[in-house]
Amino acid sequence: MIKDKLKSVVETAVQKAIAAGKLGALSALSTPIVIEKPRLAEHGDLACGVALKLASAVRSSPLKIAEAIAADISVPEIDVSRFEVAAPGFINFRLGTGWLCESLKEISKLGADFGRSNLGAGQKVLVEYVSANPTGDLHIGHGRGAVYGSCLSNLLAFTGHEVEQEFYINDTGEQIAQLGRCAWACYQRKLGQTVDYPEGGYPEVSIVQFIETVIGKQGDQHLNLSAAEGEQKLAELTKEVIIDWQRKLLLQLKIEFNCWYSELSLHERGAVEAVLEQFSQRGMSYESEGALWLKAKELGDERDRVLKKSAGNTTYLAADAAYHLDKFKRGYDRLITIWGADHHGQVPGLKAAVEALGQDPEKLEVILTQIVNLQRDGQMVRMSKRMGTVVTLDEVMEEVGADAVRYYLAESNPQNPINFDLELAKQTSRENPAFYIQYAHARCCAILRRALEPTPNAESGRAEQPLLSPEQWAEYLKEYQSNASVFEPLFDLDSHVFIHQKSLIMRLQDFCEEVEEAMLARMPGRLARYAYDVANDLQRFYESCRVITSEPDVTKARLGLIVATRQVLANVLGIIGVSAPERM
RNA sequence: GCGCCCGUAGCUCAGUGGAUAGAGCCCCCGCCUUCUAAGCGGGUUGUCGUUGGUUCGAAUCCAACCGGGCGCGCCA
Repeated sequence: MIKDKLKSVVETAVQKAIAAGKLGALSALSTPIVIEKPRLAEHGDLACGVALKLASAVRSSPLKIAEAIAADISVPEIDVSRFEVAAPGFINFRLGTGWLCESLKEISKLGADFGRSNLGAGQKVLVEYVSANPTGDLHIGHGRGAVYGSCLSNLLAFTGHEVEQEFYINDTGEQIAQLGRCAWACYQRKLGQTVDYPEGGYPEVSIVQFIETVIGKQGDQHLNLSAAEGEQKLAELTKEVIIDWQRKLLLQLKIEFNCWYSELSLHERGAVEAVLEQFSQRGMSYESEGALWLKAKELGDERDRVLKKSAGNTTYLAADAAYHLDKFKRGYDRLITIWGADHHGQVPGLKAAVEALGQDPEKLEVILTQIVNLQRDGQMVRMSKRMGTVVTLDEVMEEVGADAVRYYLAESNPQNPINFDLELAKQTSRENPAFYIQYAHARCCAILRRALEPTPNAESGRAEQPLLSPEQWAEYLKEYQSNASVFEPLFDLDSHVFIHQKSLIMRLQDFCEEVEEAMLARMPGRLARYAYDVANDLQRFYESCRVITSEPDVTKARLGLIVATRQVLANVLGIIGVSAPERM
């Protein structure tokens, strides 16, 4: 990559300058060399600010240092057409077309693997997310966690990690008992019985569709059960229906888990009791007021936490400790747990529990996602669970489509609350980035079709022969991958056109770096915005420059650029899980 | 009261210690004989919540304060 190359060029120059005693008392490079893209075009294509960072160590002005370094820089003209020192001490480089062509060749060669890295090679990561209770609908907040977790997983996989995705099902305990009471009542009512619906439970509107499914499958055969048996039976049946429904809904969002991990299974095989025993053996728990407590305060929590209540049942924390211990034992190098921000109070407790069990809490990364406000035309959509006016995730998907849901939920940073505008998400214009990016991909496809498929003549109406035969096209594709100079004719002498051509290619080349940065920052949303930038650069190129021209070499080179652009768009859309349509 | 997150253009938001803080929307002006105008170009818009500190350099790091959200249970 050109940045790496320039970095080592500058590094060599600095070493030379040091050896020649031009950098005062400095004996070794004290700061990493960073090559960055200047904001302003007049500052060149790439720049290095190392002289500014060295100023205090060298005890000289950044400008003089930059000049000393620049005097020792040597680069082939094919890489850099020129470079200069600018105040207050930057060294600015202008790229030659050779490197731009080299980038396009690289993209063509790597194809779907362009941008992939091995940063995470050998790292096994478990990403746990969604983990909604199987007691009703999913809402847009679950959707956010789901999309974020999925994008992050894709991104980790794309950067070489071995990724597994897991959904933790809270399929036991008080919320399931409550589901049982509501489901049993709803079941009886649907089958013509007059019974009261439990007060303060899950709203009937939110579970009735699942009860209908249960009745559809099993009819009224459970109607004669006692209340206790009925509640248990209906809890079991409804839970399964809901889990199945959640699975199908998430699948529509292109989210598929390697494992749906049952909390109940932890209890059934004694893992929760076992973990309590471990706390005790390690001297990390004690009894007080009839309950069993974790010494969480010793490990950074604000106070101790109850593991087992005086009533004899275990807390959520106890099961979570058992679950996370199981994760550690399964041998992952890193555990990522994604929770809604309303659970942030539990993070120190979980970390303490993990540490108390002798595991490294540093390996456990808890990422919190903030709330999603639903809007319509800029107006807040008011929701109340009690009033039954909650807009569910499936309703949003129904209205705006899975791609728009994914894009908007993927685009933001998880720690920021977001406004999701239903009307905006449906728009088919530039205002809607999801649409705009897909449109750019479709436009690339349209140009390629134009060159490769017969098109009807505007005047005669007869189909004209395509510009290129399949054989010629196959030959072109081979050349794109093997010969960088095939791209050289694409550039225009007119600097207004050239700027757009260069911007697009440099943007495509940026993908690798964007991927790595997004992964390290755990912000897949950056790639969504990057995709928008690619789309924008493509549009500008398209407006200023024709791809299919009367000159075969130029056409060949520009078709190569379109293929590369389409490829990068497809790769980035793949990570954020938005489809890349060929026509719109 | 304590803890976590947030505060950047009229609105929605980017901005990982570097050059003159950016994009979209909104508003105004241009542009369709030409590969998708579902578009493009140009113009206007700022006490980066406030005050201090660190630094050659701060929207970015530190401290205090102000404003908003969330959490502080033997609930899940």
